[in-house]
Amino acid sequence: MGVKERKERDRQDKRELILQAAHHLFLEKGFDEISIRNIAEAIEYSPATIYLYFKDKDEIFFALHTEAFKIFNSYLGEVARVKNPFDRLIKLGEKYIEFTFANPQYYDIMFIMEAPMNCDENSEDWQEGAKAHSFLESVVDDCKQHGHFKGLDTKILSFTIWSYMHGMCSLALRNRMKIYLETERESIRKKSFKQFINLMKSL
Amino acid sequence: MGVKERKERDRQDKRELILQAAHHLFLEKGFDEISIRNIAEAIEYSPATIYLYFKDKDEIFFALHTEAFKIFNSYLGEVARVKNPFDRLIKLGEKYIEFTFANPQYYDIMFIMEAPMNCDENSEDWQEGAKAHSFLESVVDDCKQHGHFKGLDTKILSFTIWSYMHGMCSLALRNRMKIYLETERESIRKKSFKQFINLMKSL
DNA sequence: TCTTAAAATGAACACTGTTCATTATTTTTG
DNA sequence: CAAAAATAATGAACAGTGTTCATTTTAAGA
Repeated sequence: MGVKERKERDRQDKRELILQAAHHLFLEKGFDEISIRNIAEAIEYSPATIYLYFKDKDEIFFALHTEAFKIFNSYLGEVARVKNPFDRLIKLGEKYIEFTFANPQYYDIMFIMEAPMNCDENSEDWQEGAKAHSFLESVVDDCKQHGHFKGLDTKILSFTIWSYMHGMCSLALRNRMKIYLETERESIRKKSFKQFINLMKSL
Repeated sequence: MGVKERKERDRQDKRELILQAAHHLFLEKGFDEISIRNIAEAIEYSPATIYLYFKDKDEIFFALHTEAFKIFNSYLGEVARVKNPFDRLIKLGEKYIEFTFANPQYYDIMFIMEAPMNCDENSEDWQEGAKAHSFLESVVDDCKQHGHFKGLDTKILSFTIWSYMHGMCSLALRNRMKIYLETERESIRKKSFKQFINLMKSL
């Protein structure tokens, strides 16, 4: 009676196929090319078929969003190897920035877009996102254990740091640094980041 | 020969009419209701007519974006009245937050959406946005003159502050605080803000 | 082989932004 | 005032979008 199980496997495989097609389109041609019809064409199925495997487009975006987090987390491997906690925090920040500007599209689905968040939150695929976040908290906690951030709550400070990082990155990504001359934009970002690190160091 | 001038006035009036309709739809029904056809219907003109007054939809969004900044700037009046520079900075932050959560849609066009930024940057209507930003810089500068922020560059620190504020607000608006329990989300934000203020105070 | 259950689809619905040839209106000129 | 030129407005179309559903195709079990 392995039929039922095979069917379930086939179902998951097709889900994966759709997702891979979406991912490919996304990487090669960017966001606007991810339409249900485009995905359907890529896997040589009819558009309606997609709806047998995904509730709607947002659910596909949500799936892509967890893919993006996997890639993000792969950036963190290098960070984990840094021995000194505070240096590790700095490295984490640097890698965050590196990831952002190397994969602006991914950053978008992860932290800016509305679409993937319209999904049922019971979805267990929050794992990857949660992993990234708890990594930050653990680094901050390690810093505390090494005498930094006296009297500051780990959770709150982690959120504060994340907020700054996200703010800086998303303002740049979404072109809100137009108020500055084009030539100075990058330098402002970099100086601000250094300033923020020094600020953290003094705590 | 006042004909040419009247024509120009009529043109501006119609632009205004379109914008007002867009603004109304936006406020009453939200973002999704702003389609060219919806705007056209509201002012009882054909959709094609809109294109005689605006290059494309992004240009309408850009115009709405400056409207939003005007409202934002009206929030700053209260801030300017605070005598002590550092208290003024705090008030600015508080008003920023207040504005954000009272007008999430406006915040969106101002700082998150891509659409309005796809416009020719020669547009002189950057005024309102620039005003808000230079206000922040002036407050930071006043703080410096009162002994705060020793050795820190006004421009860079202003960007750092803005980054934090934007990060915190946009993570909340775009539902990225889902990793926290719903009951604690607001308190995390508030505590983080207080923490950030204390951080600034210690500089 | 026949029936039943599952999977895939074509066609449609109600939209979207945008363009352009055609029509209606207004202004200028003879 | 009437004809010509200039300006304004439009209907219709193009090429798309997400999504649904009755119908058909395919696969499984009796």
